Amino acid sequence: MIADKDISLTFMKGMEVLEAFEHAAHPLTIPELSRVTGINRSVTRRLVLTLVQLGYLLEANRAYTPSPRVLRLASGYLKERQFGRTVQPVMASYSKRLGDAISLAVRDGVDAIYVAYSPGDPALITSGFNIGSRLPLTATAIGRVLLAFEDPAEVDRILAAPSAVFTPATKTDPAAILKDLAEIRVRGFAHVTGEYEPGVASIAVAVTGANNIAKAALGIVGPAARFEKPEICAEKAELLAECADTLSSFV
Amino acid sequence: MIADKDISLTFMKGMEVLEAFEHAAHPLTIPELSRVTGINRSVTRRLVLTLVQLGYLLEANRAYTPSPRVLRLASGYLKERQFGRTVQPVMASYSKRLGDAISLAVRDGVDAIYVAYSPGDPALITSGFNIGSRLPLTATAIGRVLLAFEDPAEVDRILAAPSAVFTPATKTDPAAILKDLAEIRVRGFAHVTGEYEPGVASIAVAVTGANNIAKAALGIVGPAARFEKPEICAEKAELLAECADTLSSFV
DNA sequence: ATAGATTTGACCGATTATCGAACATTCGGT
DNA sequence: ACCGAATGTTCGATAATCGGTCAAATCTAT
Repeated sequence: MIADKDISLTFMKGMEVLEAFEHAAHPLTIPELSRVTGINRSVTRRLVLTLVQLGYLLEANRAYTPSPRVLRLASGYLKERQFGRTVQPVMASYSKRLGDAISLAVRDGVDAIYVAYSPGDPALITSGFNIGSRLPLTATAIGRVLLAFEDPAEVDRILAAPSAVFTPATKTDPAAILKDLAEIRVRGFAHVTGEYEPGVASIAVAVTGANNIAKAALGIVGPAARFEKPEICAEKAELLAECADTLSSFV
Repeated sequence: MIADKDISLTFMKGMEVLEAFEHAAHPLTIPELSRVTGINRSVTRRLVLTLVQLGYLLEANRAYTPSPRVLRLASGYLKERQFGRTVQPVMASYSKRLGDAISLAVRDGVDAIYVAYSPGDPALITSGFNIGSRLPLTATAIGRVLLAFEDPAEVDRILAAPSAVFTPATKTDPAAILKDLAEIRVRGFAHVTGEYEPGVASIAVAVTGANNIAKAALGIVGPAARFEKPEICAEKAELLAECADTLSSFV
């Protein structure tokens, strides 16, 4: 446990300010940031100016936007795991064979977070997710797979929290989800239809490590019609599993 | 100008600690971080524990690694610019037509920083660069293009700093580089061979915005032999330029 | 296995950076 | 041009931070 004494409050607030840009669709002003974060206006200003000075934020007309420098912070994670050199090529090869765009995600608290993406056929519409984008663990195939191969106690804790509802099809009953997780473990892949976005289906498999715990999940997304036939799903899942197997030594 | 009074020193130090992981190839201990950043050990410990508490760092055996949560910080930038929805599909389509992996980079101080990547033929070796990776502006085609379409005063400032030497072919004389920049403006694309890595060549074009200033650069990289024939280069550059033109309305 | 040297972890009083209320300024509407 | 509201900036009190110091753990050589 980390004691209160060992936490730097100023730094924490600063990170809160930087995090506020995660969901911002437009440049934010200091008063806006102050309201969003709940931090005093003067303090917010101080922190924002610090971020500008460091080059993480750009000022335009009293509003602030993240600069490309924020990507540096991500590169430490991506580089250590050797994503560019090892993971991307493998994913590219399989996305070509599948004809679908493949996404790689890991668990970050109660969310799945995208860590790599390999586009498939350029003619197909892309999902619009970026590296760093977050998805709910409960309502997507990628998330379900991460849950299915997670420590059961941890799963219970996650499912205990009230889950969001995105579409009429969204499963919310913990018992129903647990049943699905058991099925996923048997079948080897998750197949979720329309629980996050109506008409959109996804298939995912786990990239497992030691103890059969999911280190990551590999998934494809598309219009529900594409993944209707069970034999198509099984076939795609098998290729995904092969890809996951190759990745398991890296991720 | 930002006054000293408006800078939060604690926050600045905290970011320095987080930045230290950018080039780390392995988990870092608190004393290591303290040495790298030059920040007092006790203070470093405080800041590291804060980052652990916030979920940005993971502890294993007294050493710390960035967690996937750091990607969240990047997603604000990527999402605002709509990379997932608009930029990736365009790049994917052109990388398929070119048969080369395309990279998109923007300027961040004296570096070019990768913001998007679209793999080409999976059989080809990939460069190993990630989103957030940095390259020197002076020794790569992508960097030269960014310089060629940058404010001249800014270019002078950048070239005034002593530039690093990477290979025997690396150009360091500002005059020689300025001459190349002028050529790039006339020709419309940059072609740099072996100045960053021996035997590796790159071609790049600018994604220009208002005032003919580069907003970004689009480039391909490969073994020098691949880009020897001028007509091949011109052909590839033309396709890249077409891609850049499509992107110019987004980026 | 032991002792010494070195590295790493933790504490706590002095100091100084931070906080936020109060004041100044700018903006927008009439 | 005036007024009210929203935003930007200042500055002294205060509480959080800093870093010297000591304790614990780890490593090295015999």
